[in-house]
Amino acid sequence: MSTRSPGRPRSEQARQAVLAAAVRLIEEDGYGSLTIEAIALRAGVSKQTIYRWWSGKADIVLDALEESSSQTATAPDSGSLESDLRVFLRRAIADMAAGNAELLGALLAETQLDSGFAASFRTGFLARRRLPLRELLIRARERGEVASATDIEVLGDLLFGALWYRILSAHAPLDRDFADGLTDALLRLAG
Amino acid sequence: MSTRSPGRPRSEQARQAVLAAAVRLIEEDGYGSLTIEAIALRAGVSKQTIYRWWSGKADIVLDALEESSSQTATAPDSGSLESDLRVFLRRAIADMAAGNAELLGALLAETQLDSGFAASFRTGFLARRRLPLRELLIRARERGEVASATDIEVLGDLLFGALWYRILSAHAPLDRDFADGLTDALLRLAG
Amino acid sequence: MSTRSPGRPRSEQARQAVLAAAVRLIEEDGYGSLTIEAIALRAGVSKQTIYRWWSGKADIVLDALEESSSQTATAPDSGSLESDLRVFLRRAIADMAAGNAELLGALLAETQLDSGFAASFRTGFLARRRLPLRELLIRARERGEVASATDIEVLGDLLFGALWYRILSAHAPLDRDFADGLTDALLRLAG
Amino acid sequence: MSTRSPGRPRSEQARQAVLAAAVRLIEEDGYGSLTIEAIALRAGVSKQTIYRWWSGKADIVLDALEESSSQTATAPDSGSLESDLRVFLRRAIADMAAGNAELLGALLAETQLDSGFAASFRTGFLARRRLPLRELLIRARERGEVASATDIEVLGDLLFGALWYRILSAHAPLDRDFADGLTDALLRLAG
DNA sequence: GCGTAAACGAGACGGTACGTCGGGTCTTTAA
DNA sequence: TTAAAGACCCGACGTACCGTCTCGTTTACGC
Repeated sequence: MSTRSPGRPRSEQARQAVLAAAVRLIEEDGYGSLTIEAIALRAGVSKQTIYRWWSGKADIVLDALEESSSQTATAPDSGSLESDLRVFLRRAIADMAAGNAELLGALLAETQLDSGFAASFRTGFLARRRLPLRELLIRARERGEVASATDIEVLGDLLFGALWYRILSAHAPLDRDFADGLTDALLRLAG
Repeated sequence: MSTRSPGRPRSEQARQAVLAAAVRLIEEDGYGSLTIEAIALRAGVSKQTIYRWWSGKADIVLDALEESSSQTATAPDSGSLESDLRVFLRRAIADMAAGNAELLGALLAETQLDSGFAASFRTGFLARRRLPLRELLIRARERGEVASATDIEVLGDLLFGALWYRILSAHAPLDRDFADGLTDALLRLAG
Repeated sequence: MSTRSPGRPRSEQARQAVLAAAVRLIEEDGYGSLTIEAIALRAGVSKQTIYRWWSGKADIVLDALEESSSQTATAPDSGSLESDLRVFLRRAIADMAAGNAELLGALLAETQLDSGFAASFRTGFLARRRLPLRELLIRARERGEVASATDIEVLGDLLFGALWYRILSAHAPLDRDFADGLTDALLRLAG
Repeated sequence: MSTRSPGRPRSEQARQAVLAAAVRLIEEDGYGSLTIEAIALRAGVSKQTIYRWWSGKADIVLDALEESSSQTATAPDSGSLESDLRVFLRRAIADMAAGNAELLGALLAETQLDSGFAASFRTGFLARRRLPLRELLIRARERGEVASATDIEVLGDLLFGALWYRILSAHAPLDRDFADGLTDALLRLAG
C-alpha cells in the first residue's frame, strides 16, 4: 500500500523548532514582545512555513502547551472526595507551575485581544480542564459526600478562579500548600 | 494668591474626548484592535497630545476606569459580617458589570503583555481593591465572626479569583445572584 | 547553470513607479513639498519598499536623473577645440533643459541640507560631469589650441558655474544660444 | 515729539539673540537640521516671538546676512575697468568667504524648496548684488574699455556663476587668488 | 499712578511626515 | 508539495517640528 501523498513531507524538525523557539522567546521577553518574525528567525524557519501550519501566535502557544501538558484530562476516582480533590488539585497546580504559567498567561491575554480565539479557548481549553472536576464532584454527590444543595458551578468558579488569579496577580506562589489550602476550602463548601 | 503656572493650560475637553473615544472603540472592536491613532482620530485630538499625558493604551484605559468607577474604596462597617460582605460584593460586582467588564479585560490582557504595567497594576489597582475586604474581615475576626485559623488571604484569592474568572471565561453573568452566592460561600468558609 | 539567488526578486515595476512618481510630484509641487509618503502613495508602493532601496528623497532623484540623463559621459573628439566645445555644451544644456532642471535644483538644495549627500554628490555627480570637459581641453592644449598658461580648472568653474547659476536664478533660459555664447567666451579665454 | 505707539516695544535683545542663535546652529549642524524650535530654545525666546517678526527660517537667515554683510551695494568707480573689477570681486569674495558661505548656501537651498521665496530672492538679493557689476561695466563701455559687442549679461552669469559654483561644489577655496583669476578672465572677455 | 496695549516667556494644541517594525502574502530556487 | 529566502503592500508605532493658541507677566505710553 503505502500511498503517502506526493511531494515533500512536512518537516517534524521544523515543527519542534517553532514550538521550542516560541516558548523560549516568551520566557525571555514575555508574550507581549513575541513576534512571528522572531520565532521564524530563532527556529531557522521561514515565515511561510509558520503560516502554513498555524494561524497565529496564540495557536503556536496553544500547540506548545498541549505538547508539554501532561494528562489532567482524566479525573481521579479513589472513592473518597477528599483524596480525589487533593490529587486533582495537586496535579493541576503542578501542571501550571512547571514552566507553563507564562504560556497560560499568554493565552489569557489573547482571550481579551481576539474574540474569535476567546470563544474557542473557552469552550475548548477552559471547559475541558473543568470537566474532570465536575465529574469528580458529581460522583461524590451520588455517594452523599456533597450536599445536594451545593452549586457545583460556583465551586468550579471559586477553584479555577483562584488558580488563574494567582497567575494574574502573581502575589503568591502556585505550590502544594496552596493546592491543599484550596482542597480544604472546597471540602468545607461542598459539605 | 493662586498664581497658576504660565503657558496654555491642559485641555480638559481633550482629556475627556480621549477617554470617551477609547471606551467606545473598545466596545466596538475590542481592546486587541485598539490603536492610539484611532483614538486620536475619534477624539479629534493629535497623537502628541495623547503621548503627552498617557504612556500608552493601558494607561488610558486605567484612567477611564478610575473615572467611571464609583467608590469601592471604603469598606462597609455595619457590625455584621454577613451584611458587610453582601454590600461589598454587590457593590464590587455592580461596578464590574456596568460597562467596565471590557475595560477590566483589557487591563487583564495588558498585564500579560507588559511586565512593567503588570507590576504597577498588581500593587496599585488589584491591591487597592483587595484592601477593603481585608479590613472588613479583620474587624469581623475581632468580633469573633471569623475563626482565627482562617487564612484571610486565601479567602481573598477565592473571592477575587471567582470575579476575574467570570470576566475571563464569560460563561455566566456577573449579577446579584452571583454576588449573593459568593457571600454565602465566603460566610461558610470564614466561620 | 544560471542559479539566481532564492527569494522573490526585486520588482522592476515598483522601481520605475517610484522614480516616475517622484519626478511627477516634483513637477507638480516642487522638491520642497515632496514627501516619501506621497511618493509611496502615488507609486502604489509601500514606504518600506522605498526605504529598502533608497536612502532618502535625494537618492531617488539622483536615480531618476541617471535614468533619464543621456550620455554626457564621453567627450567629443573631432580634432577641433571649437567643435568639441560646442558639441559638449549643446549636449550638456540639452540634458539639463529637458525636464531635468527641476531635478538638478532639487539635488542642489539637498547639497546644502545634507553634508553627507553633499560630499558624495560633489565627488560623484559633479566631478563626473566635469571630467569630459577637462579631457577635451587637455587634448586641445596638446594640439596648441589652448595657451599653456590657461588655468583649466578656472575655465571649468566659469562654465559650470554659469550653467548652475541659470538654474538657480532662472533669469534667462537654458537654450542653444546660451550654449553658443558660452562656447565663444570659452574659446576666447582658452586662446 | 516722540509719540511712539503704545504697548511694550520690540525687544532688540531678543532680535539679536534669534539671529545669533540661527547662525550658530547653522554652523554647528547645517541648515538642513535647523529648526525654529531649536532657535527659540538657544536664543531663550518663545516661538511666538519668532513668528511675530519673521516668516520662517529663510527669512531669519536673510536678516542675519543683511546684518553681517558689509556694503557690496555700491560699485567702485576709479576710472579703470581693471581696478574697478578687481576691487569689486575682492570685496564680493571677502564678503562671501567670511562666515557667510554657509548662510548663502542655506538661501540657495531655500530657493529650490520654496518657490515664493525663490522669486523674491532672485529679484531682490541676487539682482541687487548684480547691479553694481552692471553699472561698472556700462561705465567702462562708455570709456571704450569694453567692446560694444560684448554681452554684459553673459559676463554676469559667468562671474556670479563661478562664485556660487564654488560655494556649491566646495572643491576649491574662495580666496583672493580666485578673485584675481576671475578678474583676469573677465578683462579678457570684455575686451 | 493707573489703565490700556503690545510684546514677552511658557507651553499645550491639532497636524503632517518621519523612519521603523511587524503583519500576512507572494514569488522565486532548491530539496 | 514543502521548505528557506526574501521582496511586497499595508497599518501602526512613537517622535520631531510645524504654525497656532492661550495663559500669566512685563514694559511701555497716554490719560
